[in-house]
Amino acid sequence: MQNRPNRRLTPQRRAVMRALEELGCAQDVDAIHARARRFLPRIGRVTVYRALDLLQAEGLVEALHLGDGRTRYELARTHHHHLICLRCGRLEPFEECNVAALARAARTRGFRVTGHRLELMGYCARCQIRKGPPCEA
Amino acid sequence: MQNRPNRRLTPQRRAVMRALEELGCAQDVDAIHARARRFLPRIGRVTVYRALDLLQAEGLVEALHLGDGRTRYELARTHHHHLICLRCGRLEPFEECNVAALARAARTRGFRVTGHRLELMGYCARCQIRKGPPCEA
DNA sequence: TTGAAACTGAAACTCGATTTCACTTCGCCG
DNA sequence: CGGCGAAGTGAAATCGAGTTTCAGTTTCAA
Repeated sequence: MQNRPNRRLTPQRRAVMRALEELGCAQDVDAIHARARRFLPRIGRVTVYRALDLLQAEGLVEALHLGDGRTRYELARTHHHHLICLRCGRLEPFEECNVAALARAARTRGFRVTGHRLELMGYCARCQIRKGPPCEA
Repeated sequence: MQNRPNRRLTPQRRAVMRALEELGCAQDVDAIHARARRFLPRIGRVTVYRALDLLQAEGLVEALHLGDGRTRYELARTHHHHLICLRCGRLEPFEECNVAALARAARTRGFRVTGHRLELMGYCARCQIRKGPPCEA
C-alpha cells in the first residue's frame, strides 16, 4: 500500500496496520477498531472495515471465518494455520503443514489448488489441566 | 434422532433430513428450506434452523463456514474435506487426508486435537478450460 | 383423560457487515 | 497560488443471516 493512485497510505490505514501488528493472531473487527482508536481516537468502524478490505486485496491481511459470526483478521506473515481451543476459544498459530501431497492428489482430479485453509480443533495445554472456567485468551 | 425424550422425529425434521440427502454437498439454509418445502410446503425457516442445530448436536449433520456470510450444512457421511473453486464457487468433496502427522506435531506442543477442517481453494477442471462466465454449479 | 414437556412458525429482534451521502483531503494541471 | 476531480472519511441508515419470543399445537406418559 504505497503512494499510488487509489491506495493512499492515510493515517487511518496506518492505524489499522499498527493495530494488527500489536494484536497478533486473528482478531475481530471490534478489537482492531478499539486498538486503532488508541492511535487515532476518531477513526470510525466503517473506515476500519474498508481498510481491512483494502489490505486484504493488497495481500497484506488475511481473513478467517470460524463460524462465530465474526470475521477475524491477521497480518499475512509467514504461512501458518491455527490450533483452536474448543473450551477457551484461544487461537494459536501452527506452522507445520504438508498439504503439498494433498494438492498433488487434487491435481490428478483436474483441480488446480492455489490456496488452502487448515484448522485443528481440540484443547490447549491449559484447558486440559484446569477443569475450572475457561481461561479466556 | 430416534424416539427418545426431546428428540422427536417429526415430519419437519424428516423433511430437512430428506432435503439434505437429496441436495448433497454443503448447501445453505435457503436451499435446504426450499427443498424441504417440496415435501412439507408449510415448514418455516425457523424450524429448518432448529432442525439443523439439532441434527448437528446429534452428529448427523456438519456445518461449514466459508466466509460468504452463510452457513452451509451437509450430512455427516464419511470423513471428507472440500475443493472450492474460486471462479464458479462449486464445492467438490475430497477424501484424501493425512492430518494424523499434524495432530502428532500439535500434541508435542501440549495441544490435544479432536477435530479438524481442511479446505483447498483453486480452480475446478471446467473453470481451467472455459474462460467465459463461471459455470455455476 | 389430562397435564407437562416438546414442538412449531410468524413476528420481532439482534448484530455484524454494507451502503449511502454529505463532507474533507489529496494530487495534479494550468 | 487556484481550483477541480478523484479518493477517502465517518455518521446514519440499511441489509440480512441467524436468534428469540410467544401463542398455539402435538405428543407422550401417568
